[in-house]
Amino acid sequence: VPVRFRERVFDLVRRVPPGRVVSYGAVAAMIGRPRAARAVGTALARLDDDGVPWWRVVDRHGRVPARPAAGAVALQRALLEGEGVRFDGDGCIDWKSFGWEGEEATG
DNA sequence: TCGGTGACGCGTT
DNA sequence: GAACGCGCCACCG
Repeated sequence: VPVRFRERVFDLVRRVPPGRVVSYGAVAAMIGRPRAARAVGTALARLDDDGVPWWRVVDRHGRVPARPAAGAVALQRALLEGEGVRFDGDGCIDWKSFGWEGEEATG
């Protein structure tokens, strides 16, 4: 069935546990569209579901992406810090410490 | 259906 | 390492 791309994105992001982050490209790859990173951003931009932790999605460098809404960047960062996510001097998040691989890897 | 847009990502310089 | 240009895909009018 033609499940909307958006729903795939939202459903996946909903599975990202607190204190963990994932990149747009990773989300796209996980839903079978490795080249649709930009579309993931579009989907989240049109997000209308309050149950989606959109703030756990960052760019490939582990940084909070710039957005039209000025205060959104600070908000996202604040939300992540509230979950225990730490940022380095460049505002980057360490993937090895906070990156989500899709499923709790055994090792 | 066609054309423009945007919360991205990669290669090149 | 940073900046610029291009491609990619789904959403919208």
